[in-house]
Amino acid sequence: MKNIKEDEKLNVLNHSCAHLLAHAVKHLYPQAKFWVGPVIESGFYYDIDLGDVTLTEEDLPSIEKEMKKISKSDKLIKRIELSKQEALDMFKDDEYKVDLISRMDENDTVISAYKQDDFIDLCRGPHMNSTKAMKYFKLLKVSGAYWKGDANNKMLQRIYGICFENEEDLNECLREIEEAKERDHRKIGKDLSIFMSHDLVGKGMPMWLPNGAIVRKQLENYIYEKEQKLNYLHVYTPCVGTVDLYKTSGHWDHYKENMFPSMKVDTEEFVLRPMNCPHHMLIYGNELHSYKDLPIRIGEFAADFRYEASGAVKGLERVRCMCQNDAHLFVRPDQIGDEFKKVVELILDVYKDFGLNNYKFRLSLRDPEDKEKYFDDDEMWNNAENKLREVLNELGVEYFEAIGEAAFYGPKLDVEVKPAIGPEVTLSTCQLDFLLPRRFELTYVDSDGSKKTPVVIHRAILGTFDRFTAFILEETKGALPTWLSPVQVNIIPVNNEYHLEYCNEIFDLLKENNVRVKLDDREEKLNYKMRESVISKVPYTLILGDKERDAKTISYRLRGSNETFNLSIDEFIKKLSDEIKNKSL
RNA sequence: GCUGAAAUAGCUCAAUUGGUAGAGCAACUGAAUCGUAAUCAGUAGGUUACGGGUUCAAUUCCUGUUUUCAGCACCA
Repeated sequence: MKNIKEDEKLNVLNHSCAHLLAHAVKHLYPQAKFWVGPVIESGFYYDIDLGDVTLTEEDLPSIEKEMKKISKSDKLIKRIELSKQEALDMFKDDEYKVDLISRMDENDTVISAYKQDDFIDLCRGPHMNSTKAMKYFKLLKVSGAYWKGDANNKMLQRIYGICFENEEDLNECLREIEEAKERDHRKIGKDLSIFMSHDLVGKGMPMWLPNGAIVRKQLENYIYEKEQKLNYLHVYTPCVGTVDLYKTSGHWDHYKENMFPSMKVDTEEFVLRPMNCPHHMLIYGNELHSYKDLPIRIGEFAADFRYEASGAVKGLERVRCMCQNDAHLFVRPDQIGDEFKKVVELILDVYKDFGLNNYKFRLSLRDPEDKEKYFDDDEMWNNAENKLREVLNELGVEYFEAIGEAAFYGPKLDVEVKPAIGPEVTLSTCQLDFLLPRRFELTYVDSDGSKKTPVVIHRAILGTFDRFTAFILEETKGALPTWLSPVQVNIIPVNNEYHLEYCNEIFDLLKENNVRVKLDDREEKLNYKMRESVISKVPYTLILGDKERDAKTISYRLRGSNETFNLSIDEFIKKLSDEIKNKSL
């Protein structure tokens, strides 16, 4: 989809269209007061206070109609420049405008407004010259939005729309919006039986169906192998901990509102864990460690529970029960750079395997002006932040710095991936933590015999298996690479009576070679089975009949293609095994 | 959590202003045995998300709950 914000001309057009929208709303709802109407990545919106009136989608056509009317009447759009006092006088009855104006600096800002016929609105501009310019637009949705983006404020009504220079572009955009729905992992997840939800289990608690379980297991195996090679030590720990555990870690004080309430059992009080760090801290503390033993890398595929806001829950992407690809790396301060580097290298390696290239590294650092907000150890912070930068530069990774976005306990690196649809999502994360090891009084014995506190690196490469699966389903439109596909090969006999025996032979052979294979031996027509095979996005569909049986070959059709290929059995098994082993995309 | 919208068969959707719920696909049974995206016929399938109310009568109107969807806010 076109990024309207980056296209100057479309930007002005869309912003003018936001004014046209406001103009029309003012005609239909004279009590309307307007906040702001900016251009966004795809289109524009306007935040409006309509008093007691609540708009629904059904009201949009009549607003569009009024917009078209104003557009056709060809009103000139004129810029008016005002002093701050003039502006305040002009908009004195509109508390939203007064709020905007009073926060402007009159010395270096010329306050401007734009007037089109009987409508005038405060605006920096620029604008089109006439309302006639906005001809190809569409109002998309209406929703609530907090004034100034603050949940403590009143909720205004926001109308979203989009405007183009010609009809083709508009239709193209509307088509893309429709297509995006087809790509939604919730739809794919249903169509391909990846996961389900049930009211009786609860909101944000998806259940992985057999097909989804295969995908997840493959992802687990994949990252487990990588981590084994990097000397990670995997553990299993319980999904609950006592309240005291989280009091020790500090989560009880700082993260409680994101946790499920506690439950009392006998004399103990438990909570479902929102993360695994405390458990892993205890595992580290179970033994005495020498400086020679570090880094120690403790990994776990661990179910965590977070009390996400009900409105935030979404498919597999945002859930209340998730499984993290989690690990905690216990390092000496002098090892921060090396270990961090290994994590970033692993991230790059994994992204390459999945063919991801549209992502951004975001380095969240401390705000040096606001040291109160952060764990107090200047030397540690400076050393760590410099090391992180050094590593990113050394690896030639593009990144941007987010000053003031660091956690209380240390700087962090997030990777934001731009999916095929929708806004950027955070997949991987890597966070330094100076605090947690101290709270758990973790130590190692240094070369001089003294006890030192290790630094902890929290990291998740695939993030959570839930979100990663959602992401990969949308990226591939459900056509997962062969190594991840729930069913890799579907065998269709041309005729059950004559070809089933040969089909079974091939089926057994593929099974022996660890291929996830299905044999469709139903009494149905070939066309019928082929259609289902295509819809279910199986990578390889084998068609076996007289020809193949007599020549001891197989014919296959590759997903997404109408062509049929013929290979000997051995050739096919080799090709398939290689593809799976190499995790080809 | 907030502002709205929605929930009908396993799935996708119908049901005129309130009058006892229909179709396609899937399932099941039977016939057809077929070379690359839907063979034909029949059968079965529903306390219309759940609870309360209005009414002679509620899928339809009101109300509470749950879940889903679109945004907003949130996102260690």
